[in-house]
Amino acid sequence: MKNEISIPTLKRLPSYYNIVCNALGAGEKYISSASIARVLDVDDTQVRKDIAAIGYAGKPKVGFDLIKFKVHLEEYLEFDKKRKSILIGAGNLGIALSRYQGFAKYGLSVVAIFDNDPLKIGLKIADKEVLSLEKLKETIVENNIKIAILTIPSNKAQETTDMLISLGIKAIWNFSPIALDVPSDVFVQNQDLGASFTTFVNIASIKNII
Amino acid sequence: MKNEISIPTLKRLPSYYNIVCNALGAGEKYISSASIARVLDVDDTQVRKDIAAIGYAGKPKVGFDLIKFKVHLEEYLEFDKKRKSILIGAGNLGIALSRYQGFAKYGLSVVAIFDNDPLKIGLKIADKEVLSLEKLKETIVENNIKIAILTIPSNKAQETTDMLISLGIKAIWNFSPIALDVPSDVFVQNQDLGASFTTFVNIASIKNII
DNA sequence: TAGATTGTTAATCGATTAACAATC
DNA sequence: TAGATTGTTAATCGATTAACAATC
Repeated sequence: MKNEISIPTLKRLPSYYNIVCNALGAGEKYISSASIARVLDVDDTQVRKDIAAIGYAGKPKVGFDLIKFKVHLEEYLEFDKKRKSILIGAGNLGIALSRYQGFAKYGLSVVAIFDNDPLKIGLKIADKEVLSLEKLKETIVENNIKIAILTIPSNKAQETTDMLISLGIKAIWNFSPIALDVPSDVFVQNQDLGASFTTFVNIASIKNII
Repeated sequence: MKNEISIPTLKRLPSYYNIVCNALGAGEKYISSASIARVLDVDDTQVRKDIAAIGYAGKPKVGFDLIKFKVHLEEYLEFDKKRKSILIGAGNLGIALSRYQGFAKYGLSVVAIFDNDPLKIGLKIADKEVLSLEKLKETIVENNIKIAILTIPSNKAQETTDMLISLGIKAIWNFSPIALDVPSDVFVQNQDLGASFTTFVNIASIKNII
């Protein structure tokens, strides 16, 4: 069934999860689609459709049971499934992502950090040693890694990507501001923060806010 | 005219900009909508429509003049406009964002970093001293700041937001995984990286890739 | 029960894609 | 000129929203 969900719906699910966690933390038992919609500034019909799309049901007149809904979201999004990954590029952003504890609850587990700067190799970041790129192959193969997080400069991104793919990587979370050329059986999600900032200020500008 | 552009189009513009910069770096003079489309895996009609939407025109049979297109994008996206901002939360992510040089070309200028942890106050990050939140008011007022970057824990996010808004902040780039409650004349763009990771692995999973 | 809220079908809206004329 | 590529109208597609019946 999961392969029939729409991407826009999928992207809203983590927000629902955060709202559910907050409401539970505030001691509530049920939540209505209207109150979720109000927080996210979307239509309440859409909230109900999204929830229906992941196979969860509420109670007319009552709303959605927060505990059960939370568990359903965790199962649907597979938070309990360990997503072993490697991170390439021990720069400021790479270090920040490696250290961020908050990712663990979503299943993200960074098993190793790589860099080709001799000054960085050997450093300890979040209990993990920064490894030379020469260790890529054995790490990927031994741990059967399919996911890579790319936080390296643009000019190295494509060649590094080619290497990762040749070693079996199938999904790349790309923080470099460049479009990577990959075969159709590899998925890339771009996370260009400079682009996000540009969009941010321009939307604010369109709304005549800044 | 800018207020008539669609958000999906606006979000694609930074990608066009990156592609144009790369092509220029490779010594090319012109680029076709079809080649841009191929790189981004979108429809070439859409690329032409997007470019038309920002008021730029190509030459039939030739394509788009890279230098002129680059300048047009920079002007449209107002990269030359300094976007003075403050950053709240000198954690790993806040420090990484403060240090990242790449933002400058998009106009982002972090004029001050704030934290309420006495151990962090006084630290130097990217030539800027970490200030106590008590200095917020004078910094915002003196520099006429409208933009804030929020990299603090969720449990402090709403109260900090309320304070920022009371001091005149109008646009918030929110890295905390929480929906902020703000008045209608304030714009929030959420950048929850945990949510992004969840979406990333679930799309990869839908595509039967991992 | 009455009323509030869910669940779902139908209508709308807008983004994407197809078709093709315009043009250098 | 011929052909390639842009520019633009029309068609399609799918997401969002409206309306309302179902239900606890």
